[in-house]
Amino acid sequence: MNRTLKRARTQDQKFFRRQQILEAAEQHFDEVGYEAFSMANLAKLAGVVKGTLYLYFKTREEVFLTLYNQSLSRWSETFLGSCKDKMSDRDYVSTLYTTAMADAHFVPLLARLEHVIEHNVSIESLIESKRHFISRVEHLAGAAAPILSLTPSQSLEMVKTMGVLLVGATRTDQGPSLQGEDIPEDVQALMDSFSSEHLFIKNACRIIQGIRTTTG
Amino acid sequence: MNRTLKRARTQDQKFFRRQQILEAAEQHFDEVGYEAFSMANLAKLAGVVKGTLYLYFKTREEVFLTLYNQSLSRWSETFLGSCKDKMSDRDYVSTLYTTAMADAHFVPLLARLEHVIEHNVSIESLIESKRHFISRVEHLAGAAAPILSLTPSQSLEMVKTMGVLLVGATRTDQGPSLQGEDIPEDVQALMDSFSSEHLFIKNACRIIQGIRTTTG
DNA sequence: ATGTTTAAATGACGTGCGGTCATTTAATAA
DNA sequence: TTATTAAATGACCGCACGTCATTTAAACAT
Repeated sequence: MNRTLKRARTQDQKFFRRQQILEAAEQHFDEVGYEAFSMANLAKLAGVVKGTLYLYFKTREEVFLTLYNQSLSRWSETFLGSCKDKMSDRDYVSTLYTTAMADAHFVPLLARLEHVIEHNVSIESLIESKRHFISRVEHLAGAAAPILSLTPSQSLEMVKTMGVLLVGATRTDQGPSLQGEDIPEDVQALMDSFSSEHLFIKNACRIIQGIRTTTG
Repeated sequence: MNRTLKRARTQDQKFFRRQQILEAAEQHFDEVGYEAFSMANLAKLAGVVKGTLYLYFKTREEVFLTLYNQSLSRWSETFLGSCKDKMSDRDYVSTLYTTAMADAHFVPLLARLEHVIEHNVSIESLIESKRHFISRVEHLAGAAAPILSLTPSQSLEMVKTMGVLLVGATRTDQGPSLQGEDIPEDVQALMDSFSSEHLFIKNACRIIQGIRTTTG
């Protein structure tokens, strides 16, 4: 944190302070995850007092929504940077999965977006977030069409569907850790059979195949 | 609630009181949903005091886990009761979707199972719930195999995958209501394009097709 | 250089949550 | 009728999010 900045007066300074809070929020999220994330601890980490946070974010969930928007941008850039001109369906979805899982914030926030986050943000922020989402989806779809030999509308449907599948498939990864607990064989076998990677890649390929054989 | 029962001494009476609490919990959940569900209000509805709840459930999430287990049983019975001897893929997944959405508790609780609920229950309850889940999945898979002309292992994979897809596809339904808000056209169009019914049915069919053409 | 104005920052505070536990008391056993 | 048991109670704890009257740093006017 910048010690010399005691008070933000100009728009630039306010933007800087907001970024300072967001950086602390990322760190706090890394350290404790979604459930244990608290505004009091965020304030300490950011070097401000709790009330100050509410000058820059209306609610706790507006912080999360901002982190989500950032992580969506970050991941989509990383993903597109990892794509080749031509890829097999399998390579494409595998790259998508790997880059998504590599981002510490993207999937956990995406998974809670509609259930929790969107329920406590202003409509303005919600609309802004949806618009941002649209632009990323269109960007991803535009890039995917030539890679996978899909029509534009097929590609758009594909990208939307990948999001749905990603959330569903990564659910099991979000359960409690169970490290050191002794889990009965049958239960352990069940959980192993829900490997998110396998679930996602296999079904993503099936869906792309299905989309490709559709007049879209 | 039974006014004559002041104190539950026998196991039967304790079971009855537990049921009484669970019925109030269902009602409370119907009325306010997941986020606004509170133990204090549950106690009032159940006609007991808050501390009493914790004689029957270790945590708030153990109440939710129990409601989830109940809703899984209830839905799977309803669903199987709606199935015919032979069905097209489309009819099968459409029936699955309709019956799942008709249950007010099943999808909302399923969506929060790993993210929230499982993080604050005892391991015993967790294992019990997983075992219950296994038995329902196997039951559903056994019933589906002849209906859809799948091998047993194909059918098992199909049922597991339907759960994943159901959670992903119904995400959009869990967002804030936005009744009466004026949403810009582009954002409204985006949300309309994520119709959970369309998403689920279309992709479920694609996945079943994919599974069927796999040696499994 | 000094006084005035502005709004960023503060932190004590309100409300409500999940969860605990010493105490009360209804039902059973002696 | 009395002693025992444990179900039920409700006051209490710590902590969360979010508010707002007050303080004060910085820009502006004189």
